[in-house]
Amino acid sequence: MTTLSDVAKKANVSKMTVSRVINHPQQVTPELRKIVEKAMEQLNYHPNSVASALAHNRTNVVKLVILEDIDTTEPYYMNLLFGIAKGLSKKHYAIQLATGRDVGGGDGYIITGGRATDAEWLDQLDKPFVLFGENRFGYDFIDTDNKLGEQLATQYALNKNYQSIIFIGIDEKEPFEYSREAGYINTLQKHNMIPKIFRIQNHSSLAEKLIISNWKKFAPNTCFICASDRIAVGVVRAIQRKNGNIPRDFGVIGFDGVFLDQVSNPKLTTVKQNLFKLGELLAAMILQKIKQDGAQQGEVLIEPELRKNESTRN
Amino acid sequence: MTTLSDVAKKANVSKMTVSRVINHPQQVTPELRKIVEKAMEQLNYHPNSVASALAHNRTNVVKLVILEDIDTTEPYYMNLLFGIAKGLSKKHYAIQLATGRDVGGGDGYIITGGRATDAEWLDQLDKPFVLFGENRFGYDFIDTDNKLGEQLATQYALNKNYQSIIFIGIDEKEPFEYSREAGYINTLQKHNMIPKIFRIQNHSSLAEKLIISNWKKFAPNTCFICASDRIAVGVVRAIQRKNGNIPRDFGVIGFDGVFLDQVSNPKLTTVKQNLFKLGELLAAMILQKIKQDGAQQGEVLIEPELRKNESTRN
DNA sequence: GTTTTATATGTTACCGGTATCAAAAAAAGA
DNA sequence: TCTTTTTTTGATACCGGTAACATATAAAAC
Repeated sequence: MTTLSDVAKKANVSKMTVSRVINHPQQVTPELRKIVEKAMEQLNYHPNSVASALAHNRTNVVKLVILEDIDTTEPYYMNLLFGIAKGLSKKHYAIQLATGRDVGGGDGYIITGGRATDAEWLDQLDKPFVLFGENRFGYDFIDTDNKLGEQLATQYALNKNYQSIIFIGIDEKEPFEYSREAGYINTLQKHNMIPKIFRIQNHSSLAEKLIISNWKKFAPNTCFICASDRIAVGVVRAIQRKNGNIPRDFGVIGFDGVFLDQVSNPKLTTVKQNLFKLGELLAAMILQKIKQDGAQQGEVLIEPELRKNESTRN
Repeated sequence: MTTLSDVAKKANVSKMTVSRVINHPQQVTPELRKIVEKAMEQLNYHPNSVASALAHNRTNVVKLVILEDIDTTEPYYMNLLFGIAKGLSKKHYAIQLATGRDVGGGDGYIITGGRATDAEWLDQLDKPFVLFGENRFGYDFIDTDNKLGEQLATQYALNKNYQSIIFIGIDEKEPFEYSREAGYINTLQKHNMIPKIFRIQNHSSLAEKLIISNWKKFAPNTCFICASDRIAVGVVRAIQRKNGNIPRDFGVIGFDGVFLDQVSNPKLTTVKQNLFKLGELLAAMILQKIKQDGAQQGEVLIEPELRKNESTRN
């Protein structure tokens, strides 16, 4: 491996000048810079990030802390993780995973699955962190625009002329759920329709049961806006068991667009979160925050995309 | 942060002695060792792995290289990844992900989704690597015991008195598939039954089509041994559409036991891979190989578990 | 009891960068 | 032209460990 010193020798300058060309180019005269850059090029120099990390008292590691139960959310995280990984490795950072609250090590944290009850734990963390997922405590976060997502879904159901539009939510008192419901409610009210919301835990079998046991309440020409693809899959199964026609008499729209929507039959119309991009942004945000010694980064909402498929008309 | 020097000072020894207590304890007399250990304890000393990495010309990073298309395998990897992450962080290693063949950086690679055609690429890698997944080229690997898995599945179907036992495989000429088929074939032949194998790409909708278009060939009292849960899900849907009774007249057994088996209805009987454990072992193996400067590590097969559920009798 | 050998600990230099300050060169002001 | 100020570059020490060699001490051999 070629080192700073090798480059310095080749360019007839000191190590510091080379280091400056890399990290503070404006502090070096253009002529010297050229020479040094050529030397780097010729020697195919790549900085040793470990040495740099040591000098900066860093680890070059970001911890991904997953607070919620992983079994219930598995496929969801892959794309997020890939995005994070990509974003981090651009800056020569690597990931460590933590599933519990026992963190330590690493230069900062990306935290997912945080609930309102985690606030006090978050407050006592001594490293910078950013959250994946809305929160109302002022912590920096990035999330899908949940409200917009369900607005798109609800509006689409209206456009497709479903008469009755029902929301099947996740039974959790968390911002993401409130936002999704708000998107649904707002859109209906804009059309002077009355919202109708059911809430269950996020399992397909519970959704299936719910729909079946309330089947008589659902006349044909109904569209179900579901707060997750899991729920949507359950709803689809229930409708099929009751011999309802999808998408003619019943529409189903999911939320997430991760894996399940494709495995389902009919394939789900769903609000697709761009989790890869979210991951990249999370990585960028935590790196920025580390560099800026913990400075506030704010909140970012990413537009989801309504992915039209076989579980709605047309 | 307390450093080696702090501990050394407190214990009235040199840095090297402290370093030895940590890395080569047998080179230090028990009395001194005690003193140093007490000092470390009192100062709550934790070695700085970055400094160590620099001294060893290491990065303390292992790359996870995923060669296959991630979209088709998503949920599958989460547990593997968690296992790997856990195994690595025990030794203060972190992960970087790579999805293509353009690797570089890191002390070694864990490679998944490798196919026979990747052999030449693997041969030109200049860092130690281990594979997740059987191969016949002599590369170190860890995998589920695929053959045993389908032996268990087939035997279970026999025990449940299904008369006809059919294998729906994945249409790939790869060792994992051959092993799964071998497990099925062996078990049937032991009972003087004739194997019957279909092969398709690993998609639920293709499985569904396959079963439906061959429906008349399948008399009641048939069990389908599927090479993946994806396929199993498609088979289940097909049977349901044909109004076949699961599990009374038709049994379905999947393979993987990751996520899909639980989301399905009925929940799938499946051969569950212990991917978390596989991941931990992969981590341990690559770390060992790095430490031993690339020495051969051999092959490891992990016993899967037949998870009995609603898609088979009883 | 002296020499040889083995064992235990310390000294030094180095891994590959970076911050800090000092020195030199260039630009500005008198 | 000679200071004074500003900009550019270099020398040094340090980040926190470790390997290799040197030295001191204890055990073994003669």
